[in-house]
Amino acid sequence: MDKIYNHKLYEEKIYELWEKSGAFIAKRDPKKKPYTIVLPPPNASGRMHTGNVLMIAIEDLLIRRKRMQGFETLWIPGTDHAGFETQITYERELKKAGKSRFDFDRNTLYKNIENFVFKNKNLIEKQIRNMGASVDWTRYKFTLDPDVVNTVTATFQKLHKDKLIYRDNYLVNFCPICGTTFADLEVKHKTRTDPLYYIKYPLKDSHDFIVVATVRPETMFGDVAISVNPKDKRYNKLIGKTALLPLTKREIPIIEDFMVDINFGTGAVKITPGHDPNDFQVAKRHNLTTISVIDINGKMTLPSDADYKNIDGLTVNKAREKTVQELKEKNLIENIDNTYEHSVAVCYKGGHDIEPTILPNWFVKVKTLKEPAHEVVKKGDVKIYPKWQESKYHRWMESMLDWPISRQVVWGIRIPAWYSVIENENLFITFLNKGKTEAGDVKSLLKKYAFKEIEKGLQTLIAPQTAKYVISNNKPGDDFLQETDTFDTWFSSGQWPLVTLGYPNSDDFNYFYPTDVLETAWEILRLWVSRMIMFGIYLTGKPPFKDVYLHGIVRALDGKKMSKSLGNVINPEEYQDEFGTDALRMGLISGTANGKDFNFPRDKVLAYRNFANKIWNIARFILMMFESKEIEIPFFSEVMLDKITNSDRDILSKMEKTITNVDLSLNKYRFAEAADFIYHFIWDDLASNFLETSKQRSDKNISLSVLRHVYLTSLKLLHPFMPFITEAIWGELKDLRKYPDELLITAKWPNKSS
RNA sequence: GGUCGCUUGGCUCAGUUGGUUAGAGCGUCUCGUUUACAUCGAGAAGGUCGGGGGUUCGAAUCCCUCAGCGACCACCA
Repeated sequence: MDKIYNHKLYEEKIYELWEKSGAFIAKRDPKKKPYTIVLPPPNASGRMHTGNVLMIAIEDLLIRRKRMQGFETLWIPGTDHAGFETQITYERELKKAGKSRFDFDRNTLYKNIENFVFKNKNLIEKQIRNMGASVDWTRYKFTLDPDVVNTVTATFQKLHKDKLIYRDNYLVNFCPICGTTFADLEVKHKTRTDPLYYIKYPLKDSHDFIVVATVRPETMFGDVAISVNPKDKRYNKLIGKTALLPLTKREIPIIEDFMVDINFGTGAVKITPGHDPNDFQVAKRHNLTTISVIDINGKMTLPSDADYKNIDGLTVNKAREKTVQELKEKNLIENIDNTYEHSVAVCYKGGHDIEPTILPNWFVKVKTLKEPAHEVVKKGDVKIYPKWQESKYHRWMESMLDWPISRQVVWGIRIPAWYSVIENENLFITFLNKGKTEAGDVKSLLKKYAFKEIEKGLQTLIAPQTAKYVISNNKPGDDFLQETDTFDTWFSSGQWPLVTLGYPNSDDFNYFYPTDVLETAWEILRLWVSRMIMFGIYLTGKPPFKDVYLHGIVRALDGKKMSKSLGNVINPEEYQDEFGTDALRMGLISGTANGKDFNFPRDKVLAYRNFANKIWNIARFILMMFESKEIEIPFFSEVMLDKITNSDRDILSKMEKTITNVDLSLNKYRFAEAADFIYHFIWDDLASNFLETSKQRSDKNISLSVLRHVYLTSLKLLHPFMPFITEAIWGELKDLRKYPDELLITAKWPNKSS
């Protein structure tokens, strides 16, 4: 053995050894109790980040301990297609090549992204191996595997049959730059200072004006009313009157609605239901129509009653300038407040402004799904650790609204809905024709092009809310086009514990479902965990797991959230390379004491690298002692207990105490605490104390037997935390063990009496 | 605005149901190469546990209050 533990000489070989031994592969032994974890799938085309490392470290710890305790353990690995994120990454590549997604038809684009992902996919798989994850690779799943797609679309059909799916026009959070909608949860808010325009709207049959304040004058072409608060005395007499919408020939009513804040602006609000969520609600309450003036490319589309057609087709920002300019010329701007600070909705990925847009959307009715899912956590059938995170779940369950599940992204599971072009003449279609995108309603397109051409070059399809559709996995007739939207990624990953186990009917499913623990970052409790519980109960009657353990987010060294723009992102591989996988894993585990967010624990990684070297050198010492002795050292089980000294008794009782403490802590998911117990037992009690005093002892046959016993037991305790080095030492001490061929990974977990 | 959390030695943090001189890692200082390990050993300095008040025989731990920080959610045109 070298003087210093060199992780690079061992890690790869040891992982191979484990894999070859078959220790990772679950057998479905009816005599054993199963213990199952499904790995939250990392992005297939991404790379390992610190959060992934922490996740793997914790789950591997849980699995390895249970394996040693004699459970039939199954840990299923997988990767996620990460629809939106991957498509954005791919489009960035396209941009470098001077292309964009509009240069491809949908099917070709999908194929290209697929190739791109498959080319990169082995990186993350390799990194999962490098982490030492004892996952069952024979059961590996990718979120777009054919059987996964089948199950997900079957669930959609079942929901549809159960009348839990509907389509509706809906004001969605649309990002014109990303080209897709975002769920409310995916929208962030940024404070910003923007000019607040006070615009005069003339009153009909009067020389008076009513003044409204807005930061978005360009949306005024979509105004359908002006609203004031019913309690606002200033405007009482105007309610029911009519205003003339400037720059158009439109007359709009002045209505009352409690949503209006009397103290903001002038107390009068323009109502633009096509482009503002609040106004959308107001319009619903007052049965007002909705006028959309911005299309999904973020360009203006003015209604026919608008003057100033030169604004038509402009981008939003250009249109705003022009509109203000026109209003100024007409002397309809009373004031501009340039100090107005407000928060704007931006998409969580690119930080682009969200353009609230009316689009027909697929929805899941959530009420009947969420109620039992709420119940199982309330009753404790599903327990959330740490406990204080639980209230987040309840609040979400109480406030969850119907779930819009369609996304305008190609890379994902395509919604299995089909529209007949004969029955739906007003399908809006874009398709690629000889390298150029053609757009229009299908009826007029069919006059110029054959159906086959349109079908082949199809890029996107927008079916009106009232469109007739058929839900089917296969094309239901010659004149049908398939929905081009895909499912929200959480719709499919919400079924992950089911699809990975071969739901609805497989030996694995019958044996391993429900799983035991779902371990993930608290960030996705609502996005993911809640959906899994909903689907699990809906499809099987049982929640998909018993415990939920939520770990904190690993922040950068400066205490801030890691972000590319701050340049503080930590690449775990650098630490893995320098200090070893064990030290990295152990450092992260001991950094996450109670599920709170924490800074990347650089010092702890260093400390555990030192610790690794410590236990390595204890092994060297033991080996040296055994080699220098001619006498036979009995195994501890054969040592006469009346021959042992107080020093022996002391270390043995401390060891038992440590085993108890570690078990108690781990049962409560208190990993850092458990790690601390082992660390101090090995370093202080065993190495500094017992080992040092044993150097002076003459009864080497006893002292060495105890030392060997306590040390090997310590290795077992430590193995789930630091699997590589413990297995490496276990191998080096082959000749000192009773069963030299035994691997540590499948050795028996210590209990107090052994 | 709502919710949750945080404030403990120079730094990063532990402290489970309140109970003897408040712990760790890193850092600092002094000394040290004897049968493993300088990624080490021996020793040391350093905290009125954010401020104030209360409950209690006893509070870092429970309650109230003030101040500061952070995260999430909601959101006014």
